[in-house]
Amino acid sequence: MQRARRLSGAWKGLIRKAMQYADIIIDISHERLDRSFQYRIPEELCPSIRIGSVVAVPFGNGARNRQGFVVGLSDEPKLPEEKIRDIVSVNEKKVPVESQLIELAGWMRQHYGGTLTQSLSTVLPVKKKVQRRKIQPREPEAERAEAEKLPRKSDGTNGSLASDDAVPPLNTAQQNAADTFQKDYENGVRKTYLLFGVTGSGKTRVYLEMIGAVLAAGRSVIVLIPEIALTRQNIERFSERFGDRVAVLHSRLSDGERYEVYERAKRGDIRIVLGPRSALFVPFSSIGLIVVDEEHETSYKSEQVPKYHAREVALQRAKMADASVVLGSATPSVDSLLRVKNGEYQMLSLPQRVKERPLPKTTIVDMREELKAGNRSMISSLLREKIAGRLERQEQVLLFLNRRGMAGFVSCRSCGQVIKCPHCDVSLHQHRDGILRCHYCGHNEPQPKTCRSCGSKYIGGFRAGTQSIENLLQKLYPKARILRMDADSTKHKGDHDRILSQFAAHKADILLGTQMIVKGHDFSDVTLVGVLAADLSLHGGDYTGGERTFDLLVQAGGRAGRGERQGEVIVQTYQPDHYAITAAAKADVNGFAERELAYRSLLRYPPVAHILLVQIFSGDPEEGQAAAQEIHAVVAAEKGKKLSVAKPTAGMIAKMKDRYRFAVYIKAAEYDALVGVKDVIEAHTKEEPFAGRFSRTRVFFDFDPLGMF
DNA sequence: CCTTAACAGTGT
DNA sequence: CACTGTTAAGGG
Repeated sequence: MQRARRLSGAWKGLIRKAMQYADIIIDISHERLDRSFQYRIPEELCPSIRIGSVVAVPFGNGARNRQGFVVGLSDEPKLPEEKIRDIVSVNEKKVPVESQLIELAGWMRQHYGGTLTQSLSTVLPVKKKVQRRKIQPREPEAERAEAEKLPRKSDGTNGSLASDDAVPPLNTAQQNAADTFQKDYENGVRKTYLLFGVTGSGKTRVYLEMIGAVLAAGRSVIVLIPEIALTRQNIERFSERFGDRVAVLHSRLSDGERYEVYERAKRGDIRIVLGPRSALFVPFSSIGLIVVDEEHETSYKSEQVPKYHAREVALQRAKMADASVVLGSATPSVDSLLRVKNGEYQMLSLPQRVKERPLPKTTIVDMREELKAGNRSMISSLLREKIAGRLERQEQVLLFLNRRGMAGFVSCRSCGQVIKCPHCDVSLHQHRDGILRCHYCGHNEPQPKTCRSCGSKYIGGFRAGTQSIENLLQKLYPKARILRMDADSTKHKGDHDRILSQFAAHKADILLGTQMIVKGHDFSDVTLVGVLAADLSLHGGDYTGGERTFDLLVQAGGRAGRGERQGEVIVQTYQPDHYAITAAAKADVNGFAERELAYRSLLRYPPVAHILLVQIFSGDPEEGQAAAQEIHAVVAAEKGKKLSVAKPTAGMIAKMKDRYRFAVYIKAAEYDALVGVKDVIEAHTKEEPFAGRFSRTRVFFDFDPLGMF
């Protein structure tokens, strides 16, 4: 295109003649508008219009022009000339997207459902406001939106947390991994590698070598990380090596900052982009490698439509760009392990910790025995003893409580009634200020003095969460300095970093927290890690409980003994024989994967088979139920295609934000069969009589869903 | 999403 | 018959 523009005379005329019309998707997210509309390209705009251009066009009877995306060009009018209107202008400031990204959006729309507009706005740099329906503006909604803006992290100084890996030469395993990649790459072989490296084995070091090779070949690199919070600690290693050719990209950048990065990436000033999910869509024209770090992390799955998995989309983008993919993890997903087994991925292993520190010793404590012995607290006698020992020796202790929510619900002691959100069918949570809040919609109300259903005044909260454990610890160890880190204590900007750096500076003896303290940080004085209730993640409500628990325990183990002294891990559980727990105690990834895959295979769960969750939301419970039944019938009629469909059920959360929720689960051996079913359902629900009969009902898709619906 | 035309109900 | 509110259809 760039070249074409420079051509003169005759050519210019030809091109102009060839491209008189543009197919445009209007930037309005609505099924009825999820198709292209043809517009005429005025002569003067011709040179700047190409696929991916962001344009302004008149639409419908509206007075103001609407934004649209050019998704195709043609020379034939598809309808009478007089009905075709002109493109008004091209927004040259908005980064025009390569056709490759449009194609990727098309792929995402096909694989994850939703509208093309939704996929386009995920892939394109244009930030789109998701406008709520114009029902009465509910106050909690606004409050929540504000709250979500707040945690714009300061990424404050945490130099003291920096890892102690210096810059030693590559060890043998690292060298082998890097060499294998490099040799393949230079021979034009593009594939997907699983870089399996135990915690502390120096995966990042290997990425750096691989990236160096790709840059040398003149191509660009995307590095995905699971969360924005981890950008700071990652970016340093990359900048150190590649200087200002590295940039970060994430959703909390301002429009201006993002635009800048996109422009520089297109010009080639930036060659490496690092960030979570959205970094995948940087408009590099020539990608050579996509790295997905901590590939097992569930945060790679988007919660919004299109509910894509960044690991899958990375593979697809790499395929379109003729690039390789490196997936890295200490606890690879069973999905990736299965693909290694099937020969789809090549495994590269880093079996040792860089400084050859031994892995920590893990002890499993059977909490049923504790109960028998009369200890009803959340801390076993062994753990109690071990903590005391560490305090004496002035070493540090990390304690995990892998649960969130649960704690703090309020119920009536006399009738047992739990106080629930009037909009969402979940229990309200008691906060410090005595206000009860809904986790999902932000609804809040003061705690009632008497039970609404029986009038009893014996009403109160259970606090089996981090706070009550903190109190218990304080009682057990009056002199200990305890830090607590959970959703509550990290609500304000900078809380996260402040707590971590305090602990890193050994200004506290015990750090008690939820999952969030497992990730990424090294504390050299920590010699004891306690997992208070390993079972909680085991029964998280979906089939990934075992995998989550295994990851969590192994990663937690990785936090112990990062310094000179040997680390120790105590795992408390009511199921000491569960394979996820016994395998984690030995950090036995292969053993775990074998058992887990057998289980998935038996019950036909991913990755062995695949699941499509059809989510049905309705303002009216009967209508929703009926719609769910009809969808079930439509799928059942497709039975020939090797799929199984379960009877419609109400969502685990039966009602949220005043919408009733229903689910239809469909399973199939082949992912593509599910994509086919999705198409059938989509077609059916968009057409009459369904659309008319169920006008208050909306249908969404979630492939291989995580968590509970 | 936004507008309009069609339609139904209400009021003079 | 004019006025107002609700709904369905269409947009290039």
